This record gives sequence, C-alpha cells and structure tokens, in this order.
Amino acid sequence: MAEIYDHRRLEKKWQEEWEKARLYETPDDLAGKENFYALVEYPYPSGDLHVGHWYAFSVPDIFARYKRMQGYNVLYPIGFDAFGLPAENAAIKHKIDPAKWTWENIQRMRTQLRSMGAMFDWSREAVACDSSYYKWTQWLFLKFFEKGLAYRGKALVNWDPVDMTVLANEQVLPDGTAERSGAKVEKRELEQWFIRITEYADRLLEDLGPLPWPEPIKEAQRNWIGKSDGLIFSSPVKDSDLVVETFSAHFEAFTADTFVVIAPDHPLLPQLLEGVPGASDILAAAQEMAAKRRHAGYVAEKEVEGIFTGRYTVDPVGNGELPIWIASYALADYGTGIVKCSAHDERDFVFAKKYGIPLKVTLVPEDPALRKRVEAKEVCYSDMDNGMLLEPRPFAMRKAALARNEIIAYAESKHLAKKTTTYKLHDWLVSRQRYWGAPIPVVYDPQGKAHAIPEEHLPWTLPTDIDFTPTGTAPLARSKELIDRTERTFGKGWRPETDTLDTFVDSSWYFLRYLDPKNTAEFSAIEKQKKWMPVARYSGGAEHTTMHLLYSRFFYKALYDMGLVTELEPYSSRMNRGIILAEDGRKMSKRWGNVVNPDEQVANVGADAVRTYLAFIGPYNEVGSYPWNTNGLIGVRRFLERVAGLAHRASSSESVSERLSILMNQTIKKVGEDIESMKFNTSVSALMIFANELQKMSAVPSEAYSLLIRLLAPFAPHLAEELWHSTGNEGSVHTAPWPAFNASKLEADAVTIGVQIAGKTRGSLTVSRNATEKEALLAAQGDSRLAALIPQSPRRVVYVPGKILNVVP
RNA sequence: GCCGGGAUGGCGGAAUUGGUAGACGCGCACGACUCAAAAUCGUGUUUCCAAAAGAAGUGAGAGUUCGAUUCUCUCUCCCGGCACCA
Repeated sequence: MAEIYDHRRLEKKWQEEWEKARLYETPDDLAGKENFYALVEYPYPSGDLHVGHWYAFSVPDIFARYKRMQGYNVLYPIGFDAFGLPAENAAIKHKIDPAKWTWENIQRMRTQLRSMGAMFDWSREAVACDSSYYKWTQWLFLKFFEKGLAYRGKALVNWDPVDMTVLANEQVLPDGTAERSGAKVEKRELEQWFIRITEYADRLLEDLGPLPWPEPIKEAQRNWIGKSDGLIFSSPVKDSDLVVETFSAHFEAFTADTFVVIAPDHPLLPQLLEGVPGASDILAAAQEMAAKRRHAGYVAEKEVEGIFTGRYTVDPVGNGELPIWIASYALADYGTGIVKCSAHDERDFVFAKKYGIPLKVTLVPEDPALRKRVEAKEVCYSDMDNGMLLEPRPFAMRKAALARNEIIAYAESKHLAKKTTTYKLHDWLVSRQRYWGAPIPVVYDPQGKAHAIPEEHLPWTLPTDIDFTPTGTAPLARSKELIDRTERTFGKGWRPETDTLDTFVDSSWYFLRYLDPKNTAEFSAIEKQKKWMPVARYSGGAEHTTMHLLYSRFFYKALYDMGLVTELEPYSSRMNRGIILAEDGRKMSKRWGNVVNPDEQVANVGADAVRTYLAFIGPYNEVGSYPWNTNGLIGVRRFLERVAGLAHRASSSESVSERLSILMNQTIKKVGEDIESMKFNTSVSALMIFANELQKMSAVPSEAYSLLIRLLAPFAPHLAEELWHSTGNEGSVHTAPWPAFNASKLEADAVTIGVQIAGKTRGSLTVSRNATEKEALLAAQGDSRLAALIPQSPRRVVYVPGKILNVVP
C-alpha cells in the first residue's frame, strides 16, 4: 500500500512544487477568464487547527478548485481575525504579550493551513491586528463618525462581568449569557460608542427579499431586525405638564384600553412621579423591580408585578382617565416603553386581574360559548386575526384584522395616533474596555468634546506599555505612552479614547482588503472591487447569521452610500455549513476527551483522505451535524488507494466501451452538478461508483483513468496531481479544463424499467429506451414470470418510457 | 407563543417537474488468501418467514393518483431563529 500511495511524500512534494510554481497566486485579471470570488470566514488564530477548521476551509476549497478547472479566475483568500479577547486572556494567564501570542499562533496556523493543500492565495493574506490593516478599520470608523453613523451615547448596555467589558446585543445569547465568556450578562447604564445600524434597518430588511440566500438565514435576520408597525398615542398626564407616548402594534381593540403601564427602568419615571406622595419610595421599588429583572432567568418566572404610580393619563381616544402602573413586564427599550393596556392582551389581562384593575371587552370570538366567557372576563381573548370588534362604531361587527388599515387611517385622520414602526434591532455597541483591538481613533479636547484623529496620524497604534489585567476600565487608560502621544500630537489637556473596537468591526470589511491587500493609500481600490465584488459564494458558520453577516451587510450599505463600494449587497450567495461532532455524537470538547486532532489524522491517512472524507460525510449545503467516524475516513482512504492502484492498469490501447462511455458521461455530469450545489457527498459517491467500475476491468482505458483523475483533483489535489504526472500528462491537473459531458450519451439504449401490476412493483424488464408502450407490454407478456400476472386485455396501461410500465387489470 | 427547517435500515446518508425506496460509505455475516492474524479481495446485508413464494415498509393518521419518501390536510416529535416585543 505504501509504495502505491505514500501520502506523506506526495503531499510534501506537491505543496512545495505548487508554491514554487506560484500555482495559487490569483491575478486580478486573467486573459479570457471571468473572475470568481469564493470566500470563507477568516479564522481566529486560536493556536491549533481543529476539525472544524478543516470542515470550514478544505471542503469549500473543493468548490474553488472546481470553479478554477471550469475556467474561472478564482480568488480563494485567507487571513486572520486576529484581534480579540482570547489573546488578551492568554496574555494575562501566561504573562506574555498578546501580540506575541497572536503572531505565534498565526505562524503555526499558516503551517497547518498549508497542510490542507488548499488553493489559498497567501499573497493576499489580511491580518486584522496588523497596523497596515487596522489603520483602515480606523479610517472606516472615522468615515462613519463623519457621517454621523458612529456616535457616543448613553444607554442601558450589556456588561460581561467575566471579561469585564460591554457587549453588543448580538453577542448575548438568548439565555442571557455572553456568547464568548459564558458569563451572565448584566445591564449597565454607560456612555459608549455606537454605530447607527438602526438607520439601515429597513434597507437591511427589504434587500433580503431578492437575495438568493437560503430562506432560514434570511428569516433569522428578519426576526432579529424585528420590524413591527403600530400606532403611537400621545396622552396628557392628569395634573401634570407631561405628555406620554404609548406604542401599540395590536391596537385594533383600542377602545378597550383601561390602564397604562410603564417600564420600571423608564427614564421618564422620575419626572412622572414628581409631586406624587411617596414618590421616592415608589421610585426605589421600581428600581428594585428593574434590578431584579436584569438578572438572567427572570423571564422564566413569568410572575408579573406592579406598583401604582398615583398618576392618570387622559386617554386621547376617549377611554377616560387611565391609571398608570409600573409593570415588571414593560420593556423600556421597546416601542416607547409605555403601553396602553386592555383586556385583549394576555399579560395585561393577568396583570389587571392581579391588581383589580377594571377591564372592558370590545373584541369577541364567533363561537358563542367562548364569547360568553370572554364577555364575562373569565378568559382573555387576543385573537386580532379572527376576532370581531364591537366598537368603535365605524368598525363594529367587523373582523379586527380586516379593519386594521382602516383603523390606522381613521386614527390618523382624527389625530388620535401616529403610525409608526419599531424594530427590535438596536444600534451596534462597538466599544470594548479591553486592550487587544483596534483603538477607537478619537481624542477628546480639554472640554471633553470628541474629535476624529486626522488621517495622517493613522494608524493610531496600540500602545505597548500596558498592564492587561481587566478592571472594568480600559487598559489603554493606564498607558503613559498613549497619554503622552495624545498630548504631544494634539496639545496639553487632550486625552485619548481608551476603548478599543469590537472585532466585528474588523471583520465587517476584511473581504474587501483581500482585493487590494497592499494598498497604503486606500482601504480597497474601487477598480479592484469592480473586478471581484460581489462575493460569488460565501460559506461560513450559522452562528454568524445575526452577527457578522448582518454587520457586514450594514457596513457595505453604508459604504455604498459614501461611494466607497459599488454594490448594495456584499454576498450574492451565502450558505451556512454544519458542524462535525465527535465519534460519540456529542460536541467535541476537551471536557469529554473526544476531540479529533486533524494533524494526527493527516499524518495517518493524508490530507487528501481527510478532505474527501469531510466532503463525503453529509450534504455541505445544509446546517447538519455529522459525527466523525474514523472507519468512514479509512473507507475513503481505501477508495483513494484503489484509484492509485488503478494507475498500473491504465492502458492507451484499451478502447472505451459504449457502456463505460455512458458511465463516464453520467459521472462528469453528476460530480460537477453536485459540486456546484455543494452536495459534495454525492459527488464523492459518484466518483466511487466510477472507480468501482474501473476496478472490475483488467485493463483500464487511459481516457477513463484520466477522466477519473481530473474529476478527483478538487477533492484529493495531491494524489490527483501525482497520478496526473505519473500517467504522462504535462502541466498541473489543477489548471486542466474540467471535462465536459456529452448530453446525448447519458443513457444507454437498453434500459431496465420497473413493471407494476395495479401499482405494485412485480419485477423489471430490459427494453429499448425508445420502446413504445406496445413493445414494452409485449416484452412484459413475453417474460416468463410477469406473463402470468398480466391479463390479455388490461383495463389500463400506464407507460413512462425508460421508467415504468404499470398494468392495471 | 410566532417564524423557519426536518423525521428514510444497526449508523452517516441517497433517491422528489410523482415512476423499481435504501445509491455510496460505515458496521455486520460468510467466503478466498494465511499456520494464524492483520491487511486485501469477493459475496450478502430494510423487516417478517427456515428458504422460496409472499407480505409489510420512508415519524403517525387520512386524502389525491394507475402509482406518493415526493403533493394536500390533521397530528407527534426533533433542530434552529425570535420572544413578558405590547
């Protein structure tokens, strides 16, 4: 086995040869070829390549290589998402410089990535922590600042008590823990830098529509943006100058409103309580309620709590004076944070029952029994789609859903309310109180006003005289070098911004840097962008659906408006890949001791076998989870050995039979089509079928063997290259053209069709592909086994040429 | 609760403008080679029945059809997104 397929020798040899020949350097233009941009998310340099990296990079490489053989000038770049917390945490733990830790990891991972035999164009590598890169991250941030899209503001933000920094909403998991550290996230009111992604909420939503992406990805983004239309009512507060605004998306039964609730942490609350007896006690209780709610898990309890404020609104739509309650379920950061409440909302209903607030029913179901219970206020009825309105007069006895638009028009014409739209999406919090990131390129004058750092001072470099220990204030604040530099550059009393940028800012534009990685005058020249953008195929992890994928779409749209890019969307196609589980079906984890080390596997069976195995493990275009199976890997290795072993049997004097010719054409078609749709598993299966067929022959026609090698080349690039040369071919197999199939030779003339009697399969029959119904029936009647089952004059015969003959007696 | 996706052998999975369900691989069984084992090669492998014949069979139930894994309806369960979101 070793003498026919020594993967260690082959893989080393060809990786060196390819590098020498600069086989994978991609020019911006290649005569007669169309450009094609295949992108994978650049990795964080964590230190060691794991199976997930192999799945993320080596499998899409099959696609990139296929496109190249198809005749495209394919860009398949790589880089490192090199800023971020792990480096800093490692630095604290091991008392080393995060830069050193990161660059050493990058060096190590470059070597490991090279062992994949992928067609990465290393000459275009982008590294986010390199000052030649983050100079442009800073420059882009300043463009946003200039346009008012980056701003400093005070807000209730997520605080990670373990990593001691704020986090964006997108980086907090649904259970209230931090995506990275796993800590329970707290809410704090802080002044931070934000990027105004909400300004683009509508465009991010609308432009999803025509995007040919998988529906689940689009739907997840829609859910995250969370647009809802509703009405805002303005209600004067009784015995006060205050006017409060309430938002409602389900306003159809607006005449049923009997009370108002306000969030316990609502900024207007102190003002509202002014002059109310016992205001300070109420406020303290509200703050306690708010604090309780900030703890993760409060939602699960579902227990509603309320405090009466002593205030009333004068309802603008004639529902009289409505008491204002502080309610634990009211959210300060959704809508206006104040809601008009009625019997037709489950939470309001429960709340009113608990505190004895009167309710009024104006929406009823058709079912009379249920209606009786609703009218008796025994149950809450909130079905706006099917319920019938009792009032107000113009809409009485009509379905609420059908009257919705008219109610909006009615409310607006009478100036009772204003149509409005709210989003769940919040502005993107980009400040981090940590060291290892791009410094926010802002300085403050002695009066505390923020100023952009002029372009000539970029990159505004990270100081190195730093104690990284997180204390909750930014480590940069403790850098004498940075403070001195700021005063030296801008004047006495000026001080630097000391937060760094969220790494998702770095990764929002990396795909543009690959196009022009060495440019010192621009972040990415527009002429270069025009050659490559938009990305033709983007593959990555599902966890980025509402993070990187959303941020970078927003970034791109903002840059479009500034004339810095030329398209509206960065990625014309996107697919989320699945994950590889351990052999035991659980996630790979050091804790379980079930981690598969790809380096060991590569040493054992070779990179080609690992790549091909990962391609074979399941459909790549679905977000599945596939357990690693070492025996499966060995099976693939066996397949490659068989292919290698066939080389001895290849003979140019052997001619291709009609039967083999058909299989060859079928294989070309199947392998190509399935790579195109990223169903690599069935491509590999087709290759196996083809190889198994050749295996049965004592002498293999060279034409067939050469075909097998070319079709295998994207999967097993080293072995294919070796076999390509050892069977006398010139040049690299990876620049050989992808074989074309002959559409007229995909099917043999003689085909086996199924024979059914009354729809039940009873046997099969070999007939001409073009046989008529009469001929097929005659053949069936001539078959000794089938004849007995077939009546002389069947009631009905269904015949689909090449597929089926169904006789209904 | 709302939205999206899914359920096929012992396992990963294949097959849908409706046309022989289980390709390919793993596992397993048997055989060849071997003193033996490993490796390799060959044969078999949905279930029931000793086998043949036959029957059942793609989460459950109904429907449309000559024919349903594929289409329709109802339900169950699993995965993912959103969620005291008014």
